[in-house]
Parts: sequence; structure tokens; C-alpha cells
Amino acid sequence: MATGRTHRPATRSRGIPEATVARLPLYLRALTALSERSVPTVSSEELAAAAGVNSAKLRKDFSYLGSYGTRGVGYDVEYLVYQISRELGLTQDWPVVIVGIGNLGAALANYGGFASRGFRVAALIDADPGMAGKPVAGIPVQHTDELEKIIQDDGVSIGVIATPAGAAQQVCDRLVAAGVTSILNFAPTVLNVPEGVDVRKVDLSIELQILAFHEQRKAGEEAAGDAGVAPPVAARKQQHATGSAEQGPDGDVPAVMPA
Amino acid sequence: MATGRTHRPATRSRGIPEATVARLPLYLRALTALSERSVPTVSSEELAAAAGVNSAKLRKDFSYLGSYGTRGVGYDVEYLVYQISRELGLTQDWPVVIVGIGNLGAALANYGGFASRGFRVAALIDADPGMAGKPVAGIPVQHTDELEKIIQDDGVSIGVIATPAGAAQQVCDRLVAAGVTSILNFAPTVLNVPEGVDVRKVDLSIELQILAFHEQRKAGEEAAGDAGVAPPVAARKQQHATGSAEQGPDGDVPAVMPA
DNA sequence: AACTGTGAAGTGTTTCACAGCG
DNA sequence: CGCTGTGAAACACTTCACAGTT
Repeated sequence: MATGRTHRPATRSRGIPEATVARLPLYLRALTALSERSVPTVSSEELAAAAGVNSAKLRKDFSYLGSYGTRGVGYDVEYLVYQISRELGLTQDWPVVIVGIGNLGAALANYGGFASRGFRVAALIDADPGMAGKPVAGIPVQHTDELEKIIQDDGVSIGVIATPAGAAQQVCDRLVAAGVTSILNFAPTVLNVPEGVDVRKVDLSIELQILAFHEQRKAGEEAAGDAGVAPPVAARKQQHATGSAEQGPDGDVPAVMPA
Repeated sequence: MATGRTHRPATRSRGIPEATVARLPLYLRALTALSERSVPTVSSEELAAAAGVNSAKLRKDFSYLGSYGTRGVGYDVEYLVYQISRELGLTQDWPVVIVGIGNLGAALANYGGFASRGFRVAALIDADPGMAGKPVAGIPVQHTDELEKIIQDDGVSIGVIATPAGAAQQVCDRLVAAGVTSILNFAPTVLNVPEGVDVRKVDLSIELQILAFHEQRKAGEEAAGDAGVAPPVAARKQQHATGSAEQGPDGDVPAVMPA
């Protein structure tokens, strides 16, 4: 979705897998903790444990960055912190605007981990004129009217949307028009953005629903009899291939989830 | 990747892929919106657009649930809402506790999408005695001492951790000991949980770092010359250089990690 | 001896493309 | 004809297992 293809001309294409990129911050956090304890080196096994992954995956991930370890020894903590930071672009300053200073926006503004990496809250923006000027986390809230000006003046390229769902797309459009090219969306809506703009979303309700799915599986083993309400409309259709062939061609090995 | 093999006797093995499960809430939201507009049926193409995925993926996803569409026509909205809700376990009531009622916890307690699905905030818990009794989102905050009692009395199986990082593991241990088997973690820490307990994490700082990575790519195409500080220690090593496919569409990386 | 780096195999996910049904 | 449902191909990611290095 969002990102669309980026048909890069393959400038020597480093090509770090997306899954690896998503784990780099995890490694970085673990490494930072080690660094604070002045641990000089760490093995893939130890670091993997601290980051909650397995060591093969970690080594594979690092192999995309380069050969930064020493066989028989492990990885130099400081050096790796630097390399990962650089890879993630955290050696530079990223001004960020947060739009929508309700409960959540305020929480985000106060969030420490925010500033701790290269991120700097450049501005807090809210549509409520009554909020204008009020300081949140030490930063005065500004009115939406200022949005374009702020973004241009500060060279903001990352925006955080913490507005109600109804306002999100509109805010998004304005952010993008003003030059923002990466958006972190907390509103429960699918955002439409032009090619070249990245959107990541964080959705509490979705996370809970996924947990509920697994939770349900744990509880009800056999009893398929569901206690909920009855299907609303339409005739009930049969439930997919009942006992028959269907999936596992050869060695069964049923998928992740059992039933 | 959930719980590796789950031994289970393969009761007709439904086996819905994790990636599909993660998208069901998205479909459900889009369908709910259609339902509110009294749209009777929808094609895979339309629904996919509303959910921000492509139609082939959507059809494949639905095929894991069963044959719920009508060829030449599309899907019955109400019927599909029900089927997905049931699959996700939302036709039942899920009491949830939120631990850590700071800025973020309060935001979560107030979050509407919470209650809108089967989730019910059974209790708000905080370690600060000064907060005890204070109502947040209409619910009085209770002290951590009550944690075990609340969970057992209300049969809570899902816990949300919104405490500072330092307290998270301890809270997690208590939640698990009291009977919680699914945890949504907002604290920037890796939680250790016993086998059978699901943890999903939401980490603002990680999301931003991933955006920064892509942002950096957009900006500096060729100029590998980084303006940041110089590497701290150790000799620089060469850069690997895999030549190959690069980046693809955004794909969300699921994060269930059992243990 | 200890540990990294990585091909190769295994597993999961997406996309294609079209048969099949209403 | 239109649209779903799905094998098969393509792609992505993870894990294995061991060669290679210090």
C-alpha cells in the first residue's frame, strides 16, 4: 500500500529487506542499553536475546549492513550503535510535527523516546483555537492555520497525525501539500497519499482485535458452537472444504495456526 | 510466526495465515462504514480500495474464511461483517485492563475505538496511590495492589501495559501470574513471557525510526557522504553491496511473539 | 575454540491469471 | 458478462548448518 513501488534505478542497490529495517531500532535500543553499561562487545547470541529475536536472524540482518563483527569475538557495541544509527538516518536531525493535541497527541508530545533519538518535536498543531498558545510538554500549541508555514520554515518532512478519524485525511492532504513525505498515522483511517509518500499506521483497536483472535483460539478448542448472536442476513453457506483434501498437498504440516 | 508448532490434533485445520488475521480488522472497519451507509453488497475491488489493499489479496484472505461471496455480484456487507467479527472473536465480550494511567494510559482509556468493538475497559490501574479513585474516562483508577483481584474477578485475559519501561516487565509478570494471556505492550521494552502468552507491541519510536530510514533514502540518492559525526571506534569495514531487488510496497510486519 | 557471515533449504506471503459460477 | 475463488508462480523472510576467520 502506501509506499508503492519505488522503482529505484538501483544505485548499487543496498536493498536492506523491510523486515530487517523494522528490527534495526530494536537492536539499536538493546545496544544503547549495553553501551550505557559500558559493555564493550557483545555476541550475536547475547544481543539477540536482549532484542527478543534469534541469533541467526540477527546475524543475517547485520550481514545486510556489512561485516561489522569479529569472528570469535562478537560485535563492538559502540561501533554498531553508530552504524545502525547511521543506517536509520538517526545521525541527522528530524523535525517532526504532531497534529491533533488531544489525549493522544499530548501523550506523544511527552513521550521521551521521541526526542532521545534524532527526533525533535518542531511543533504541536491543533484545530481548536482555544488550545493555541497553551503549552504541552513545554511546547506551545499552534493553530492549524500555521501548518503550512511551520512545515516550510522548519523543513519538516515527518508528520504525526493524532486527530480524530474524520479529520485525518484532510490533515494528511495539507501535510503532503506542504512538503511532508512521511506520515505516522494514529487515526483509524486509511490515508490516501500520492506516490512517494510513506505512511505507517498505529492502530490500537487493530492490535487488540488480533490479540482477541488468538485469545479466542486458546480458549475454544473444540466447541465450534458459538454463543454469539446468529448470522444476520443471507443464507448460511458451508464452511469451506469440510474434511476434504484442500490444503496440505504432501507432508501436511498445517499452517501456523491450528484449529 | 506465532507459537511455532502448536502440536494441536488438527481439528480440520482452519489455519488462517497470520498476515491475513492482521488484515481482518481493516476489512471489518471498511465494512462497518459501508454498513452504516446501508450499502448492501460490495465487490472485492471496492472493498479492497476502502481497506487500502489490492483485490487479489483481499479475495485470497477471504478464501481462508470460507466462500462468503457471490460470483458476479460481490459480498453481502452485513453477512461479511458478522463472519469476520466472529472469526476475530468480537462477538464476545473482552474485558481489558490498562496498567499505567499516565498520559498514554489516559489516552487509551478515552480511545473510542476501544469500546466500539467487543472490548470493555474493566479497570484502570496505576502504581501512584495519589491517582487511586480519580476517574479517567469515567472509570476510577485503582491501585496496583488490586491488580490480581481485578483480573481474577473479572476474568480478564487481555492486559494493556502503558507504564514506563522500567516497570513493564514487573507488571507483565504480575498480569501473567494472575491469568492474563494476551498483552499489548506500549512500553519500549522486550517483555519476557512464558509459552502460551501472546505479546504485541506498539512502539512509537520504532515507527518513527523506520520512517526516518525511508526518508533518508528519498533525500540522499547518491551522496553517501554522511554529514554526521565520524565512526567512533574500530576501522571502517567495507559495505557488503548486495546487488538486487530493493524495497517493495510497504507491508506491515506483524509482531506476535509468543515464548 | 568461539563466533561471525552466508549459501541453501524451508516456510510464509503476495501476485498472477484464469477456471468456474451466478 | 462480471466477479469470486484458487492453483501455481513469484517473491520475501526465516532458519539451518557449516565454512571461514580471528
